Amino acid sequence: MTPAAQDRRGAYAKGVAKREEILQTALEVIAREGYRGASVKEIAEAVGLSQAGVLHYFDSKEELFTEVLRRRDNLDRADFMPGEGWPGGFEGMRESFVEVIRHNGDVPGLVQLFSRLAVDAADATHPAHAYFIERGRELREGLSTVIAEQQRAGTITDRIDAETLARVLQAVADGLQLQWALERDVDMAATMDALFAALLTEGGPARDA
Amino acid sequence: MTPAAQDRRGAYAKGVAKREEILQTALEVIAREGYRGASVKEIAEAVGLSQAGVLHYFDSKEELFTEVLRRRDNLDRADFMPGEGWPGGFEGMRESFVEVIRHNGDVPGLVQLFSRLAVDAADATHPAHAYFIERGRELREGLSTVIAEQQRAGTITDRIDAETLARVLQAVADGLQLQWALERDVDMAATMDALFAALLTEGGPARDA
DNA sequence: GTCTATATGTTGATAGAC
DNA sequence: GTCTATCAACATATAGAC
Repeated sequence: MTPAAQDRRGAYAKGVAKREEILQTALEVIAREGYRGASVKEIAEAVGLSQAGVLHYFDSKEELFTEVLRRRDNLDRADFMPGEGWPGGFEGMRESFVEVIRHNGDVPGLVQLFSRLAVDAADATHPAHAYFIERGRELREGLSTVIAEQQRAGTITDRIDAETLARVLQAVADGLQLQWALERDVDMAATMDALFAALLTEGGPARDA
Repeated sequence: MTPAAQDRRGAYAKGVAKREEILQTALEVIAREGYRGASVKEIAEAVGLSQAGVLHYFDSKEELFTEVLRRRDNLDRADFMPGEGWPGGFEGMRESFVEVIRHNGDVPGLVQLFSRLAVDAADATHPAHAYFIERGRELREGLSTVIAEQQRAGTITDRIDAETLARVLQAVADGLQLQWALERDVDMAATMDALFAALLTEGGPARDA
């Protein structure tokens, strides 16, 4: 009985496991050595393979790293954003969003990888190009839906478009990662939370404690 | 008579001019080919030198690119932020800040270079590391001074610390560049201006028209 | 002093043996 | 599926011409 072809390659049990092991090890190497030190050779040695052995599972280094990010990003979003949108209205979104950012502070390798790929993916030929566009649109759509809802309810300021504010929130999250990568004493979660607090209306029904 | 040693190398007229020419050409190549296609060889050919000829003026490719950014960044800041801080209080700062961002929309190569170096400079050994730290601190200091001033005057919201808000504004500027590099239809200046508008107090003395 | 030409070591990518 | 061998592109260093 052939296993389900869940991917072009590595559909067999051993291949899948090895592929997973490579992705996990790559992330650890990035966290330890930084993105620059994370060559395919370095990752291959850490996982106990030759350079060509690793590239058997992935078309290129860029594709490998794109896959590392995609997996972890999907896992995070599943953990912190169950279902289609955010539960609990504005406060639910605020808490989830801040929690994801707080969690990022525990995985420097992933943050560095995200920032680096976010830059490289501007090139239309980069394997992560479509992924970043799609991811951004989904994120902003989810955010602006909740924002527009709360603006109608009067809980948060309506002095800015919901779509524009959603774009701003995404920019803050990404920009804070750059600052944090440069100087680790930046408190990304607290900064984001303070911005959320400032966006609440003074006399809104769901006034913050 | 020996010319003033304004730099370790290139203190002679011809050397200074060549150095300047390389920096200018490098920027043009980046704008045309993108950061990835901008090898030293490519730049060398564009400027009419050999690869080693270019590297005579700069210790490394990273140092060359760092220098390109530093020069242009300094020029921009001189153009849009005369003197020590921003003139014209909050509205002056708002206009200058938005104007710089609008101007960035005209130099995609520089934006790409900035984003790329901002990521790479997280590594403490990168030649731009200290520069980015210093630049961020100066920017946030200038911003938070004006913000605190206007908060006391009651023109903008005091529901967030001046220092925190300054950090947020920097993050928005950097984050918007990532979004814009990915999808050029993003209006960075308009988005930033909308955020500034949302930060104004409803009944403040310097109410927006 | 400034440049050309050349050599070295590293990287990512690919072909083919087992 | 994993390996060895090989390739081209790259950054870097240096020898020597002018």
